[in-house]
Amino acid sequence: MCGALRPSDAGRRAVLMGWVHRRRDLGNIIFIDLRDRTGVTQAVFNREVNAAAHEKAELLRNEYVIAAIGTVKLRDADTVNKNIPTGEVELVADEIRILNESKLPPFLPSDTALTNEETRLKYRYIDLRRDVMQFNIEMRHKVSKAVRDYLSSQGFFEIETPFLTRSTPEGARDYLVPSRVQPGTFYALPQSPQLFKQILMISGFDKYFQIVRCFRDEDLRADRQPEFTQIDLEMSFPQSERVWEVVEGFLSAAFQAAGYEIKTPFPRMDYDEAIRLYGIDKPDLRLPPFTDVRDCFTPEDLNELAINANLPLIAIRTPKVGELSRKERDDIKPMFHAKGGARVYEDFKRMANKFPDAAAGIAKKTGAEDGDLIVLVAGSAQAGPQTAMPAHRKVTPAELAIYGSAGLLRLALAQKYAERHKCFQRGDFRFLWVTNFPMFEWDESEKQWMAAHHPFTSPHEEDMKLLEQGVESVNDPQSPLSAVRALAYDVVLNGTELGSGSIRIHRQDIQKKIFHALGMTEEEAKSRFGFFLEALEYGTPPHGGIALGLDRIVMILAGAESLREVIPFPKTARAVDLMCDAPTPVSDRQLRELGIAVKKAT
RNA sequence: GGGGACGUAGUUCAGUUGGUUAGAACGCUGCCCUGUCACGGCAGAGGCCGCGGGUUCGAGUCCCGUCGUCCCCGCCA
Repeated sequence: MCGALRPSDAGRRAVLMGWVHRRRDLGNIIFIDLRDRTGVTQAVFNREVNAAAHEKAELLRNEYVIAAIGTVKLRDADTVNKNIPTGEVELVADEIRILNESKLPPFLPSDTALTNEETRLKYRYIDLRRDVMQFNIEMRHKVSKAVRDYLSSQGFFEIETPFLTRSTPEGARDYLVPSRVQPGTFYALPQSPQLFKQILMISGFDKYFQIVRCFRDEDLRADRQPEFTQIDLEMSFPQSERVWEVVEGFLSAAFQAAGYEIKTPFPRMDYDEAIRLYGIDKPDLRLPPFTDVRDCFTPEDLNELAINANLPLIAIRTPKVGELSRKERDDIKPMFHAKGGARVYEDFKRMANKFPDAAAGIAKKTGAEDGDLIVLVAGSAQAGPQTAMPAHRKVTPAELAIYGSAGLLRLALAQKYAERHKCFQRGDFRFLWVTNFPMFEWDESEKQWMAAHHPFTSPHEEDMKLLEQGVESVNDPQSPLSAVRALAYDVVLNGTELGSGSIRIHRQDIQKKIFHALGMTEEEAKSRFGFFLEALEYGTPPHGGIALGLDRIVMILAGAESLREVIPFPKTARAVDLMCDAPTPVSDRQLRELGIAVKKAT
């Protein structure tokens, strides 16, 4: 292979096959850098040594595929290239075979400047030849293999579940596949193998995993693709802690495969605490948490600032940002997306001039040092009295709005000043379990409570009473449902949600109760999940599991900014595959067979 | 659905206040070159300035629309 030759190979005959990475034609001597996925080796064609081979080498162009046959030679000391692993040797070629020519590609794998992504995606096969992409895809392989090996060694079976399955419209939109055999009916591609893996538990395969493609027809983001790969697992008879242990185990193996040691067990944090300290359910622990600085101001100060004293007054500290210019300060405002009347105070200096005591208090309480940026987020007094909210919930909706706004701003600032605070160094992995999520979330547009994780998640044992009380009040924002906690957990890494799981409901009566609490009639539940409810009646073991995004794990390990860098053939923000130009219209004949008529756009 | 950024040679970019023939680097083609390794030198080819409309004596530049790519909000049980 092109990356394999070493000084110990000197004198041996060798055949190297690969792509012409670069050619340096000096006239009577031609150097070819020959590339395959293992690396690059220099082949030399000297007219004096072999005129025929040299003549043929003159025909070579970038990205031709060739076989070079010759003798491995130790390079002279003054011609060694220290920049590449094969730099101490070269192949003195006496024969060359052009296995295939190449048109002039739109860009070269050897280019130093990165071509725009549109062109890269259209010519993905060339883009994937670049060493960064080769590295990422190899990393992806290593990670999946490590996960497979680890889980297999722990007694897990890898079991496949169907891609053509049943639409259960709830949550994300389904990708639909029309049935030809039964016109007018549709399969759905799975958003996750959720119900199948639970049924595998009922079937007695007490440890299941699958590295599996999932599909969601929702809008894309840098970290969201319509088809993505999950490390999906489920086990029977576990406590949450047992699931966490397994996840920590395979993540350690995966990170080790990528060359990193990580520390287990991961720290754990309640959902409510995550919201209060970070304003988000996937905290990035690499930067300081919020500090509530309400008590640093006098009631008169707050009154003068028109700040609601009953809501959080959050100081966001971003370390080592340094003095900000007027313009930089002004740029903070547009980064702030106010929810629930939240307001931002980005000019801490002005605040300090006006309220020196408060400012000193804030500096002390946040532990701010010289050069740290302090931005305050507070609730507006004009927002009026707090909206009626369930008092038993630890974080009220009004508070959540403030925390949430501040949380997004904290991340935006962290991103913007990453080069200054230097907290985002590669190889710094801060894992976290976020636990005790609320079971239900209020959906303002539907005016009802929805399952926060999914409706198969087991409620907290201690909160069963609340569930009983709330079972008829799905449309009441005050419902006791709001306080029901779920046995759900997320694993978070550096502010990215890697995975989400829960202990499931294994009793049919409780499952029915949840559907009921979600406002589903018995008939509805039966028509959607009848097969599953029925399965629950035949000896279902307690079980639980989790699913982690493989793409996201690899993205972080590869230090990539986007999922597209670690997926061989990704889609654009409009869910288009630029290489094969999917999706496309289909022929009338295909449509007729499926009994589908397409409305022409007007 | 909403907000923002970008679109000039094959590629990465520059292009002043609206003003003559739209530039550079890399890549490409040809010639020269026996130790290069981002080889070097000389010469050359290469442009629907995304597309459509408008303003203007005159548009790469200003305005409107449209298409595409990216980022964010909504959305993602």
